[in-house]
Amino acid sequence: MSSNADPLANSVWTRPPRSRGAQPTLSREQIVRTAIELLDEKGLDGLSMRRLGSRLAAGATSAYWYVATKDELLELVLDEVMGEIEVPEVGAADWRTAAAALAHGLRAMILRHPWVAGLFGVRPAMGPNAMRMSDRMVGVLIAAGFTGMPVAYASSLLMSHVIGSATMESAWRRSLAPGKTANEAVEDMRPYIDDVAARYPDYGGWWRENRDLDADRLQDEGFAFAVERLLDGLQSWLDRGGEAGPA
Amino acid sequence: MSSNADPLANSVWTRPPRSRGAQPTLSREQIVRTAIELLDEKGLDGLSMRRLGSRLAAGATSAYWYVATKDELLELVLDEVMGEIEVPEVGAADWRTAAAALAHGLRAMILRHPWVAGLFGVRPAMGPNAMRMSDRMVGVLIAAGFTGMPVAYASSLLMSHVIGSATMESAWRRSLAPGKTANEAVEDMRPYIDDVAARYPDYGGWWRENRDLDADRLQDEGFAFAVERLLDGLQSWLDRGGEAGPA
DNA sequence: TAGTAAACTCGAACACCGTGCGAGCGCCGA
DNA sequence: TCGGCGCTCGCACGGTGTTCGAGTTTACTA
Repeated sequence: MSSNADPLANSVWTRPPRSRGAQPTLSREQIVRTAIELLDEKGLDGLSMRRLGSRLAAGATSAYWYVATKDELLELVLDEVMGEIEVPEVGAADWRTAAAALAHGLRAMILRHPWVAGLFGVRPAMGPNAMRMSDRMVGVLIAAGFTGMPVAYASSLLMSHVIGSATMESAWRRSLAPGKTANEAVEDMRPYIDDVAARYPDYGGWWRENRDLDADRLQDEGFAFAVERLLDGLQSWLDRGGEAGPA
Repeated sequence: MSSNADPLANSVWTRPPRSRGAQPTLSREQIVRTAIELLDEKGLDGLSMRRLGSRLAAGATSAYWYVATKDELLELVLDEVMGEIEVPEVGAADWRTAAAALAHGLRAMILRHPWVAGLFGVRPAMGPNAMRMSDRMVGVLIAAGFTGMPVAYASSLLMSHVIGSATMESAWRRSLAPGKTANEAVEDMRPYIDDVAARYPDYGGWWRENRDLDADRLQDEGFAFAVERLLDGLQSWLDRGGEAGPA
C-alpha cells in the first residue's frame, strides 16, 4: 500500500513536521472514508461534494484541495473498497478453490457496497488494491497451468462475470420498492410477467413451471452455479492441453 | 432517480397509450431515436433534457409530455437498443452456436452504443425487446436440455458475462485520450504498469513476457475465448446429467 | 524579530442540471 | 361557435460540479 521506501519515514513518530503552512484539518484518507460512509447510506446519487463537505464539518469545496475532481474521488473510493477483498494466500489451496474464493470475495464486497456496480463502467479499476487482486488472480491461474494470453482471458472472464452479475443484481434490487422484500416485488410484477409469458412461448412455459421460487436464494445459488460452470470450462480447457476443443 | 412505490403501475410498459386528440409534433419514438443519437455522439453525460429538447427543435421541457422522467426515457432507450440484437431462429442451429450468437450479438450492440454499459446498473432490462432476447435464450437452453432453475442460471451466466466484460471494456475505452489508439494508451501507461509489475511478482512476471500485444485484438479474442469456456462448462454439466461434478 | 511564502480553508459565483407549474395554443366534437 | 382537451414551452426552484481568489495559519529566512 505504501509507496515509501523507508517505512520509518511514514511513521507518525518520525515524520518530519510540515515544512510550511497551516496544519491540515482534512486528509485524503478521511475524505475517502467519509465518502464511502455517505455512499453506503444514500447510494451513488447521495454523494455530492457539498454533502461530503458538510459531513466533514468543512466548507463545501474544501475537499478539492485533496482531490482534483469528483471522478478522481470515485476512483480512490473504488480502489479503497477493492482493498476490502480478502485474497487467498498463493499456494494455500487448489486453484479452483482459490479462484472461487476471489470471485465470491469480490461479489461479497459489491453486495456490501452496491453502488460500486455503477463505478466499474466509469473508469477501469487500476488502483493499487485492484492491482493486488489482479496479481493474486494471475498467480492462481499461472499455478493452475495457464500461460500467455489465456491467463489474461481467464482472469478477465472471472472478473467480468462477477461484475456483470453484480451489476444486474444491484439494478434489480434498486428497482424494488424500499420496504418490500424481493418476493413481494416479484408478486407485484406478476401480472406484467404473466403478460410477457403469454407472448413468448419459451420463456412463458418455463415461467409457468418455475414461478414459485425464492428470489433471494436464486441469486446466491445462481452465482455459485455460474462460478462452478465457469471453472469447469477453464479446467477442461487445461485438461485438453489448451486446444480449441470440439466445435 | 424516481421513486418507485409501485413498480408495476409506474412501469413504462404497462401504461396505456394516449387515447386521441390533436396532432402532436413530437412522438415517443422520435424522442427515443434522438436521445440515442445524442448518446452515441456525446455519451451518457452528453444527454440532458434541455439538449434533447433543442435537438428536437422543441422547448426544453416538451419531452416531458411523452416521458415521465429522464430515468424512464433511459429505460425506453435501453430497450430500443436491445431491439437491435439479432436473435437466431429457434432450432436453426445447435445450441452452442445459437447461444454464442446471442452473446456476440449483445456484445456487438454494446460496442456500437458504449453508453448502454452504464445503463444496465440503473434498472433491470425488462422491456419487450429485452424480454424477446431472454425468451430466445431460454428457448435455446431448454432445447439444449436444461430444465428448472438451471435454465435461469445459465441464461444469467451468459448475460452477466457479456455485460460485465462490456462494462469493463467500455470503461477502458473511455479512459483513453480521445485521439489515441489503444496501443498508444498502453504505451503511455507503461511506466505505471511497470511500477506495479515490479511490486507484484505474479502479475509482473506475466507482464514482462506478454507486454507486446495488440490491445484491441486482445479484447475480441478474450471475449471469444470466454464464451467458449463458458459454453464448455455448461455443456459438461449437461453431459454429466446435471450433477455437481468433482470437487 | 519582521517578512515572506507555502499550505490550506472556504464563500461566492458560474454554468448547468432535472423537473413542477401553469399560461397559452390549436384542433375536435358538439 | 364554443368548451375542452392534447400539447407546447417559458419560468422558476433547488440542486449539481467546479473555479477563483481572498483569507488564515504556520515555518523558514534575513
